[in-house]
Amino acid sequence: MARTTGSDGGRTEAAVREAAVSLIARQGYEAMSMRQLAAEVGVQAAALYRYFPTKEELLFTIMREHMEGLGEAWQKARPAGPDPRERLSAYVRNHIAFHIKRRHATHVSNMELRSLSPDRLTQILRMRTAYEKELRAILRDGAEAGVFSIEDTGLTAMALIQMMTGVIVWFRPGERLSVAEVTATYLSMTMRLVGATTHTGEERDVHEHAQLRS
Amino acid sequence: MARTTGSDGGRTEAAVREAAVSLIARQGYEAMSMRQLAAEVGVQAAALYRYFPTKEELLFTIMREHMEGLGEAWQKARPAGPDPRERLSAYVRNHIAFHIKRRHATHVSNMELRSLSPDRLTQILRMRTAYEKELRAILRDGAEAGVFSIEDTGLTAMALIQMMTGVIVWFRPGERLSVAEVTATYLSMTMRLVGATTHTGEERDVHEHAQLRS
DNA sequence: GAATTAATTGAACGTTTGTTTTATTATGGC
DNA sequence: GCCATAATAAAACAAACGTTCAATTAATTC
Repeated sequence: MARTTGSDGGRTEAAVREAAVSLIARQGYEAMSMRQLAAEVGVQAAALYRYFPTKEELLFTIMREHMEGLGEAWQKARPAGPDPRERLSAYVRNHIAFHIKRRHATHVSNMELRSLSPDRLTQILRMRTAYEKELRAILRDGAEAGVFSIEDTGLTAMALIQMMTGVIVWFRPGERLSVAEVTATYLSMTMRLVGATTHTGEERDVHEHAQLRS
Repeated sequence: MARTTGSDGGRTEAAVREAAVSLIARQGYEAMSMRQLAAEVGVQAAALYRYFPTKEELLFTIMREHMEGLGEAWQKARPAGPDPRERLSAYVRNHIAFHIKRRHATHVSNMELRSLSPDRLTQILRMRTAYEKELRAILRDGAEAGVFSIEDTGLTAMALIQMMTGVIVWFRPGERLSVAEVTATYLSMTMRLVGATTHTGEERDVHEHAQLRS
């Protein structure tokens, strides 16, 4: 009927966040009811409104923090040097690692954009654009330096991001491939796709790799 | 209060289908109400149930016909010859053309799978798997023939499909690039990604293209 | 032109939705 | 041990949901 023994605002809010990410990722934002979310947390629906004023605000919070996390992860992973190949390599590694680790939140951030109000949508898209801009800059620098061979920077950036983010659709930890194997293969596919020169040689050629699997 | 002048079952059903594809693509299946759909068609909600017994059956019909259409389009576009490069090229061309032409239906088929009942989901996934299997076969044949250089066939197939299907996320007809330009660029990115040998030469090398845009 | 069938309306059904309000209890500081 | 406040329950709200039903009219058949 009222406050329960051992209740703690901080813990409850964290539990709500986690449960919401999982539920929205699996069923979709519209399909998840506040009562269902509350039940998952082990609380009454009304209690949720102590932490999030509306359902949409909850969705927005999840998305904003995911995008912020992605940006911060890249800031930490970004190499100091100017070599476009190293920078691209770091970008791919970071992107795949982050998206596999935060699979559910990524799903939410990519699939539920249409449930945001226009101004909140704009905020999230702005963050996404800033992140993608980093990749375009790397591709442009590499093309100008002659280490990449790229027809259209914007189009290549989109293709790479779709390809890398797509990992979360089929990748399941503990199945056929490890994160390291997937990352290695995606890295070599990326380097070929942008026509990267090898580090040592002078001629433009593809990265050659042993045929590991068929 | 009853049948309206000029009403025709065939026309109404088609109108419902089209309006549903557009509405679901823009707002999502759960967010679209039957009343809203009916209003878009210019009819009362009850009239919809003459053509589709439930909301989910409507969704399933849209998805099934989209997947059937994709399969049929590929059967028509598939080349007779055995050359893996030609077959891959045809696959890419067909995939991009079909997905750009049926952008909304593709969106629905990719995003609303979780709203299907388990057995309907299985049916759709079976169709999708069959279509993707064709790509894997091309890649495997190419790798065995030595015209492609591929680390992992399954992983490469998924990467390519994610990359190509991603076109519908950002492509808008009449903007910077034409369908032909986009297709050409994606074709060359694909050929590099699989390490395709050039048609004429003997050496393994990347397709070289003039730098059209930055 | 009567009989039949096809197409649709309008009203209603019971549920469920997001959210608000009010009351009640546990906790932490003094 | 009291007091303020943080955390929750329980009940209620109006609105919207998918769907059903009976009535009604247009088109078709003969």
